[in-house]
Amino acid sequence: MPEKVTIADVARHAGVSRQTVSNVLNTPEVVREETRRRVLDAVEELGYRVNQAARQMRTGRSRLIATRIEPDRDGINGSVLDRFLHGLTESAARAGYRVLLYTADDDTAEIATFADLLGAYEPDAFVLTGTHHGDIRTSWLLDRSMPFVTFGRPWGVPDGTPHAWVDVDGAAGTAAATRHLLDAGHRRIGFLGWPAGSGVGDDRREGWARTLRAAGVDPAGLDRATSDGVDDGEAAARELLESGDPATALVCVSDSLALGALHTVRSPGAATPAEHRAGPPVAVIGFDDTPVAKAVGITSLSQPLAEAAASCVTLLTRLLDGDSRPSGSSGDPHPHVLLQPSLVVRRSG
Amino acid sequence: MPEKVTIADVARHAGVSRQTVSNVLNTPEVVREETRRRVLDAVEELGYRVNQAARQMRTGRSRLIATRIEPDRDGINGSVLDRFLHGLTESAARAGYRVLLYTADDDTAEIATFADLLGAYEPDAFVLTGTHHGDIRTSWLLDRSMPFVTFGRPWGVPDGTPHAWVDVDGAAGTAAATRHLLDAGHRRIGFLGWPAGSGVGDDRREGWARTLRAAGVDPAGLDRATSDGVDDGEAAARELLESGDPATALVCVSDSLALGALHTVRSPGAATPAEHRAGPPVAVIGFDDTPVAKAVGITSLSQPLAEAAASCVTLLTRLLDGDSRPSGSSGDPHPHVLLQPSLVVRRSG
DNA sequence: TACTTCTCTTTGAACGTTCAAACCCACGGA
DNA sequence: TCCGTGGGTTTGAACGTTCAAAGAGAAGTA
Repeated sequence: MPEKVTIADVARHAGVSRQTVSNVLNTPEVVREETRRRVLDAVEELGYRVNQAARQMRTGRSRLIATRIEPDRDGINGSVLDRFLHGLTESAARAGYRVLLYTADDDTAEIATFADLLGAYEPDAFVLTGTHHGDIRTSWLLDRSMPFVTFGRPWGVPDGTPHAWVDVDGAAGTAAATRHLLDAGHRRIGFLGWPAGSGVGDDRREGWARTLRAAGVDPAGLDRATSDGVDDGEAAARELLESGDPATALVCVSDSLALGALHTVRSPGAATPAEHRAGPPVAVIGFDDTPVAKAVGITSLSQPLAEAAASCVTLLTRLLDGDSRPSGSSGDPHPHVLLQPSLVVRRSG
Repeated sequence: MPEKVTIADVARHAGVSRQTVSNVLNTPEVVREETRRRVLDAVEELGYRVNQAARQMRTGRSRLIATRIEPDRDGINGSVLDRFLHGLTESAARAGYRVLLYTADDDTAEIATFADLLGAYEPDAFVLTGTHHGDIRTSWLLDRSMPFVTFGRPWGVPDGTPHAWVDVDGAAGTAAATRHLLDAGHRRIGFLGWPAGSGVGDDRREGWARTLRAAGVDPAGLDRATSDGVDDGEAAARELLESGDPATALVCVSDSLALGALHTVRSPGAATPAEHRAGPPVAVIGFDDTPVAKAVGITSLSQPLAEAAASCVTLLTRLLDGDSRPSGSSGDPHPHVLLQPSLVVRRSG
């Protein structure tokens, strides 16, 4: 049990009042140089640290940022959010905040957790991940004008910026991947994606389609939509590679699907018709640059996750420490950051 | 800004005093049935939630568990701690605790963070990961009799249980792997490990050596120690496979090394002398059952991470909610839990 | 001298909860 | 009738901090 040092101890030790100590720590400019030094020495000597709970009681600020930790579904894509979380913890610490974790199985459960946390721990802000069409979490928080930032843009909103967000430009990523394949001489470049309706998935598909069209290739018939499993990717890839006019390269919406595609490509079975197997191997590009992609040698798009996390914290501190005008005030759009992914080229493409 | 409901609001609404409301929530048995019901109705109706900061001020308990989130080094093994963290968050929530994150680059920095957190947020307990010989973090916490549990046993301590811990039996894991290979007819089973001195690494090596000896095979010369990189694993595996009397199977201390070993095994180059390449493929078994192992098809040892996390929380609540006798009291050893890993068999072995 | 201004510091109160002690009241026994 | 007992409830104080306002001096002005 560490001996508790309070602000009163420091005050007594430095021969000043409580409030002067508080001022030295919070608004040093109002304290005379010599007094300040004396107080700081006392702080140092006694090892004083401000008690958050007491401060929170008075100021209503907890210096806590709450965010969700997700169960890793297939274990491949989970690593993306974990890396983000690590960056978030580091950036938050630098800004004087700590990260509080919670779990929730779906949006409704997450909102219940919001209410729970707000009543009990009163986090200053939330960081949401995995935004999607008709996201009820953001509207709930907006209704209560709780500060928050999403990692993932608000999909399907006409305005575009109903709240602060940070995201990685998925379309630019798949566009870069497609361009890379075009440069390598490929023309029939397929796309393995998720079913339409997912903001992230549609965005990434669009980057591929746009780039193909710009190169004079009609993307029609060259894409397949499937759920995000390795086996699904394998099956969908087979379809594209066995069609009458088969694809010679595949851009995938995730590393899971890319891994599946690679199984199809590398399997010595009857996947690709004999007449095509003589040619160069089918190229495969994934998304997220997960450890699996690295291990297997899949070319993939790397998201700047540490940077994304840092941006989230920057936006948050601006929201929290900045002017406290009502966040719904018209005129200024909410700040947002769109980062660029980078292509990591490996054996697969 | 959610309207704040305080205990006084509930009291007024139910026509009782503050303290009675507090009693209903904390020690319901002292309140008359009818009063209790009335208060609970008021709580429900107003959506009251106890304010942690205020409670903490009075009781000194924050209901916060602090733990470290690590940067994923090579991205492969990182996933283990991430899965553990997820389980910890869930189990903690069930027990009424929240998880607070921090980062630290080394033990010294972590201790500094301990001091920081204890002064500011006053977490009720810490969960430490990655214990090792001469771990200064545990002694620091013990000196201050701060409650904590480690995931990883206290290595190199004569007593064995200077504090509560949870761990997975690595030696039993490698023993099972070795037995599995013996059953498959292998005799010359090599081990790819970390340099001696690492508790975890030595333990896992011991399980392999012990099992080989029990089967009448001398492990001498069959093991290699290297740092935990894929390339390191590849090189070390090559040594074992190119020796005069080459190994026909490899048990690896981690999936990173196993992946490296697999590269050597599968590479069609001059890795293995020609006379041996005709035989059955060299078997490889990893440790941790990471997503990479799954993706590549490496047989590996799976740690029950959710269970380990749950055990940590169980031990912690026992420490925190249980009797508060000085934890150093002699007589009763500290509680600990040793879980068994399970072998997940895949193509590689 | 007396009054104003300015800089720096101190004092009281409040945040929302729980502990410790006091209070109230019905009941049973002398 | 009076007192002790005990269940159920209330009251005052305290946790450690910061806000708002008041106070203490010194310096400047009339």
